[in-house]
Amino acid sequence: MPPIKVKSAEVATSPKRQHKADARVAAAPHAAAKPRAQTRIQREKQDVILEAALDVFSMHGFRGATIDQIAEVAGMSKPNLLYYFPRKEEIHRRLMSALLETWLAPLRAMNADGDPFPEIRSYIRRKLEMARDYPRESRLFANEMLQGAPRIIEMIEVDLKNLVDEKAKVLLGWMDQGKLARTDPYHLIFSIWATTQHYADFDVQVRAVLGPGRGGEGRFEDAARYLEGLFLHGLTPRGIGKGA
Amino acid sequence: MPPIKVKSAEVATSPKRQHKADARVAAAPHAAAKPRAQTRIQREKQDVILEAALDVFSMHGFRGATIDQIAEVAGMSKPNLLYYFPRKEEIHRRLMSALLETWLAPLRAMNADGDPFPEIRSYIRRKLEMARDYPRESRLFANEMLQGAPRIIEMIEVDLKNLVDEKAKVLLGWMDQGKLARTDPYHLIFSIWATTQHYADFDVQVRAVLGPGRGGEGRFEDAARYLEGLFLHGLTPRGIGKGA
DNA sequence: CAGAATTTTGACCAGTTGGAAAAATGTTAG
DNA sequence: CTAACATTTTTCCAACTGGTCAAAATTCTG
Repeated sequence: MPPIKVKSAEVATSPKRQHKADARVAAAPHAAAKPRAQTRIQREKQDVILEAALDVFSMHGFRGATIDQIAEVAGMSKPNLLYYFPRKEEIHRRLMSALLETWLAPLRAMNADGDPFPEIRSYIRRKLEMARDYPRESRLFANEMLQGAPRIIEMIEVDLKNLVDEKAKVLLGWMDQGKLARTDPYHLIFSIWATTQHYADFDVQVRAVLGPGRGGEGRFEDAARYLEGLFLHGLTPRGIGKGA
Repeated sequence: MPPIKVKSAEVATSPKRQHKADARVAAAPHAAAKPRAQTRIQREKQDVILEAALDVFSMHGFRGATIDQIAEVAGMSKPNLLYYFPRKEEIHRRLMSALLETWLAPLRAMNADGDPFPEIRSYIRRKLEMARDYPRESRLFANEMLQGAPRIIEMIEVDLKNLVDEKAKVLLGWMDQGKLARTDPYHLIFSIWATTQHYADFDVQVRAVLGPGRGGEGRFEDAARYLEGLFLHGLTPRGIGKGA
């Protein structure tokens, strides 16, 4: 844990009078002075900025994204943007921490008391919906991974790992009960992540390969149907008279 | 998993002569049709540069990568590098076109005259080996996809689409013969891409989640075993002890 | 409405970026 | 050996980068 940058608003008594807003904007653990609630404008502008930043970071990664570009998409000047988020890293950090919560929710929802197939099927559906409805978030995450996850490695190693360990046990439990094929629970989870996120991260490719005919909105329905069949029975043909 | 060994530098090596030096020669007064073959140094340095560029581009994407950084990794000065590749784009283009060839080879190798399961199984293995042995190439590709594939969209829409269309027909043929579960051949191919490339593109995550114990080299073996089971039978339990 | 606080702007800065030019240094064929 | 070519280094540049700052404009609040 290197003594990295200065955390915003960590010291109550700033020696120099900062006209920056970060002292009240950032979530301080226990600000000594008066935190002074956020104004309406602060909330709105921060949302606009984060929205724009999501666009840019998810396409170009952290280094490839520029503050100017984010500011332009957000419809404001660079110094104005920097008034709300004094550092580029800060914007990215906010996006990432918000993302991780949303991202893990579907796996968290997998219920040990349920039956494996409804649970897994529902998990796949949820992940697929997220790929459809939040493709930028998926790409933001993918971009971070491709770079070696420098800014979220800790959360991956702790929070994510713990969650997956827990759910792997659930899966193993189902396998012990003979309700689920005995296989590697970790790689099972990986395969669900991979197959669903693919439709967000490689969207261009999916569209291009499916062509104008089948590359429309229906592709997510098709994907859901296919994946259900794959995870349920694999590719082995089963008698005639297929069930609906 | 049988190891396949090819020097990674060779992946990006394709015969092309169009750089500054040659341009000068071609622009000379007596420029007939004498492109003047590449020298030993040219070949070597270009390989070194492409190798370094693969490192940098695959981590940071096109915009996030800098010529300075590539030059540093390649162990030469920036102007020296620019002597061999006069533009940043040129390096990237060379990497991408070389990559696409290698990338599609495994799918090309899927033989219509074979039986579906050995063919598919072998395709999965090959793709998994590529994820293991050429993770940077995989990430380079993923990075380009995340950005909307601006520099290779044509190749995707033409070459890749044609290849997939062709192989989709092969899969449909197998399904008609009852040798393969009737399902969507396009999404079938997507799922193989997704599950295998995941181990290169999300390597950090895979390692972190598996932990120090199972995150070692063995993870590719485990993945191969798991994926085989998944694509063959899905997750439905078979055999003894099926009681609920 | 006045005064205080907040928000926005424009000018600016030092470091980095992709790249050009040319001089200096190798290498090699005749 | 030497001229012709190939390679490398040095110097330079304009545009862009993340970020600062003070002043101006605007929005609260009593």
